[in-house]
Amino acid sequence: MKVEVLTNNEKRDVQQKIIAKLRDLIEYKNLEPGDKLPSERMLSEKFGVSRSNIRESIQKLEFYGILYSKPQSGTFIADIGRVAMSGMMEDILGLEEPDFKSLVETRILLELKTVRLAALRRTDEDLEAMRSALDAYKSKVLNKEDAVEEDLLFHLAIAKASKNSSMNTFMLIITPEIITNFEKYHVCDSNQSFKGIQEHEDIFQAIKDQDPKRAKEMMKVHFKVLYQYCYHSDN
Amino acid sequence: MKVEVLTNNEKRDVQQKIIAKLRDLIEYKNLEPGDKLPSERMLSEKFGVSRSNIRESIQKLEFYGILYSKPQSGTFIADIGRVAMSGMMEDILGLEEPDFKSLVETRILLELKTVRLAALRRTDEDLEAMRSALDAYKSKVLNKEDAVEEDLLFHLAIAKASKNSSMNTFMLIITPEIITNFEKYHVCDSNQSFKGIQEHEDIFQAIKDQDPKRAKEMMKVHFKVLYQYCYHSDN
DNA sequence: CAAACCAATCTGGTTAACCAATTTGGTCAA
DNA sequence: TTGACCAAATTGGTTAACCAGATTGGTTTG
Repeated sequence: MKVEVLTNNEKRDVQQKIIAKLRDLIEYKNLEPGDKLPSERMLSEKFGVSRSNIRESIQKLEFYGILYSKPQSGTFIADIGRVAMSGMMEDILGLEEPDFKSLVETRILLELKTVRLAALRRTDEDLEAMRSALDAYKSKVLNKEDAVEEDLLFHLAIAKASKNSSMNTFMLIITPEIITNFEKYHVCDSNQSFKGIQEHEDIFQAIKDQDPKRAKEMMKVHFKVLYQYCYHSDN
Repeated sequence: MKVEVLTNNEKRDVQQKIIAKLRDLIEYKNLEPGDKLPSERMLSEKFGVSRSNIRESIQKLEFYGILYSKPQSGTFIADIGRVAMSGMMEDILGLEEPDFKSLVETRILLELKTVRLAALRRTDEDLEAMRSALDAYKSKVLNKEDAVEEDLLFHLAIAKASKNSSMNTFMLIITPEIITNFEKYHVCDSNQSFKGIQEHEDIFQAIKDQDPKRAKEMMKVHFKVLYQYCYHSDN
């Protein structure tokens, strides 16, 4: 068979088409939760694509909790009904890459919450981790070196201390893109970093004192420059 | 070579070990952003695992934005520094499956924001989509049928109208687990559903009127029963 | 007649072979 | 000396072959 090399975009297109076809198939065959999908081989033949493509698409839908695979058995519809599944697939197909504004908006939302939770739930170990991340950040800034990474690690330490696994994961997901865009748009200049030290210290102290209200307030101050990128009204 | 079939847990273990080894390798070789990783073949030999395992681990790290692959060229360290990368890998290794409380906490956080944004940014098309989702929900409830899916689709329509791709994606990610747990713990009983109709109508009306404050307030009312699962103080 | 058993078949997962684009090191001409 | 050029080796991506566990339908046995 002819082997083709696809660009990332073409690959995404193929996957979207397969997902759409799977949705149509499920609709057409009236497959319900627990029902078995046709085998990967059969699907690859039916859709005229390679089995790898089918497998990747199935894995994506597994990630979103719509399907699940049992080894040596088959791939099944998850325990959500047909209506929800069809709607979710539609949404997944309509998803687009997040723009910078979305990222910042989401980051602010997440961090104003994680910092409160961290103040409520932090252990002594969490405190130590934050302290050392903060110290690393300080020494970099005082040496006038770039400290974007250390900045970020401090914020991730807070997310970890929030004891909320979902938010922690989501923070990890958006973080690299935030960094990339920060560097691209030069969001952080050096005198900003000096101010950042005191702001970080304030946040740390509030978490240490287990004062969620102040922790959130300090985080808000820290994010003030970001608000210009994302007009944001207080809740 | 001997072929082994692994359980999902064992598979996750293998991946974690590979990621840990990759972190050690990057540390040891002092690889910096833009540097090339050894080839997949070499890594698979070095770590004593199959190339597929290596590929999956690399793809996971690509998902988190730590690595990127160029076809016919190699896999490279992304444009985040060594410190950040090492810290992020540590966090990824430490991630655990989110519990129900985390999910609910995150859902409430996300939805109180998406509903505000939807009120500010919704188009007429968004409004139509929400309307039809809401009607589907109503007719199910009035027929005394289970309407968890339709409920959910209404909320996803709101997320879509928020025009924030990140939050939309995150809502999609947590939704199936929320459903599963709802059904497991019987969070929604039937008389709850009747009350839900009016609450949904209120939310819809507020979004239609482009009144973000009321939209958020109505959503809060809607989530009142959820608060018992997740002691949640107002911000 | 029902339950236990068994072998053929089907399945997702795994490994190996293959492909074409990209690098790369060296060669040759200007 | 330098720049263009080319062929061989390397690479991630793709396809095909293979594996062992699960399913299934028929057969046998109590």
